[in-house]
Amino acid sequence: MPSLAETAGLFADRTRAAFCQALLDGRAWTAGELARYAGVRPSTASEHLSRLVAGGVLAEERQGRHRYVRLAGPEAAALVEALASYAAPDTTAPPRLGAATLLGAEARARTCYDHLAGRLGVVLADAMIARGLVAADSGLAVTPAGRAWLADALGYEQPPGSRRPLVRDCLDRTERRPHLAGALGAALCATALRRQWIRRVGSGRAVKVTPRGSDAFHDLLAVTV
Amino acid sequence: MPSLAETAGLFADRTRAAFCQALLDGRAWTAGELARYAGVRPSTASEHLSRLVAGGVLAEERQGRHRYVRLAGPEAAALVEALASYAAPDTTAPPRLGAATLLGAEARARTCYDHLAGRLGVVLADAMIARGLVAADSGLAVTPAGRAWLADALGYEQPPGSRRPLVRDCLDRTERRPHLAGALGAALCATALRRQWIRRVGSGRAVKVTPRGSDAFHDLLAVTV
DNA sequence: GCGACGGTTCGGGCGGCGCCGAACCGTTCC
DNA sequence: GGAACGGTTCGGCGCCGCCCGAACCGTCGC
Repeated sequence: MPSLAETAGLFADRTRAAFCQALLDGRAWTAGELARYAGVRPSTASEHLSRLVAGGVLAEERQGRHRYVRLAGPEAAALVEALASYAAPDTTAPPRLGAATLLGAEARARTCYDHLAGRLGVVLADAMIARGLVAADSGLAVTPAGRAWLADALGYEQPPGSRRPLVRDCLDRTERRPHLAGALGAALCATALRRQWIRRVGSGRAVKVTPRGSDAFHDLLAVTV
Repeated sequence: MPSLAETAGLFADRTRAAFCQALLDGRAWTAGELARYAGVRPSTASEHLSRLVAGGVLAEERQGRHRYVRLAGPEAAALVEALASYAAPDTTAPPRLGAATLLGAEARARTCYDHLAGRLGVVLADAMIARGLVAADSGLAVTPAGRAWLADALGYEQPPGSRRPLVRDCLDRTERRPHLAGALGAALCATALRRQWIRRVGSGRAVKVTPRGSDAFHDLLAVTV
């Protein structure tokens, strides 16, 4: 039973925090990728990763000479998001121009742990609220119509006894407005990838809406993306 | 704009974490009280407090020779709760017997930041869900009936444009089940104190239901406490 | 005024943590 | 087999953070 201080300590280091934020894209990274990303030596990264895994924040999977690592679960991702959004409340500063092109792609559509973010994520969230699938008057909640839509459009049913909230809001880094996380957000993202409504581009978390996806989003939610 | 690591660093120390958890009772403590509570010298406590205040986690109020300090707001309290509940997922271990009497009072009814917790908090949450004032099927949400109840029984109306969720679940430390936080929880607790449905006992966060409160909870929610 | 008290500031000691380079291990590829 | 590569382990180094005691300041009570 770790203490609050020990748990916070896991994130209280520049390098470990950078790892966790990189892993918010929901994918598994190798140790070397993370080391380069954070600008530290492989040996340093290795020790940090061991510590995060021991602390239960990350899960690892060894394949050959590679060590793949990802966030341990939605709870861990939610905690990282909570810390990040508390740390940077509403930085209205525009992103630096040097990374404009990559940021452009990520600003349009990307994954955020296991759900969709960027302009796409916010537009979909707005559409679901506007169509009465999600109620946003007090926190967020899935309406009966939304539950039917989930089953009908995505083939998703909430597992009985699930502790995970069906929907949760997650502050969008680029749009500065909430998009949809929780089981609904995860199901939507997973379905979109599986049915090729979206496709990953580049090696980052950016995604692109395919023509098929454009049709699907239009049919299901009456949005043009 | 602090980084995630800097923010986490505020909580990554035994003493500062103890301060924050003590302040979860929602009241203002003096620097000396916190120093004794955490078992450090006043000089040490003073520096920690300055750091937490500078980091925006705590708010301070100077009165004469006293420095009163409290959690800066519901967001800060929610972050502390998130870290604490992630750190101690579900310790089923029974509390140690030495502190049984105090724990007994606190287990029955206490405050948790700005809302009610303990057996009382959980019973009230269950009652509000059972009576359809709060829907618990996907996350938590206040129903239209609940909104009317809030206005009628507590005289509370949600301020327009409020960012704070009307209701939020908060894992109860002693009951290991959720009770109600958010604006609803805060309004209920504030009203209960104002109308003397409950009274603080001792110097901790324990509260006691008054006879008047017993009647009120029975009339409003049909619960006997 | 004077003493008691709460709180702050400053200097110093100490331990821990994060970083690296070097050596090493297992896998993969030629 | 040998070389390249990803990852780990181990010393060692330097810094930062936590803690204390001592001195000091402002407030409160007598």
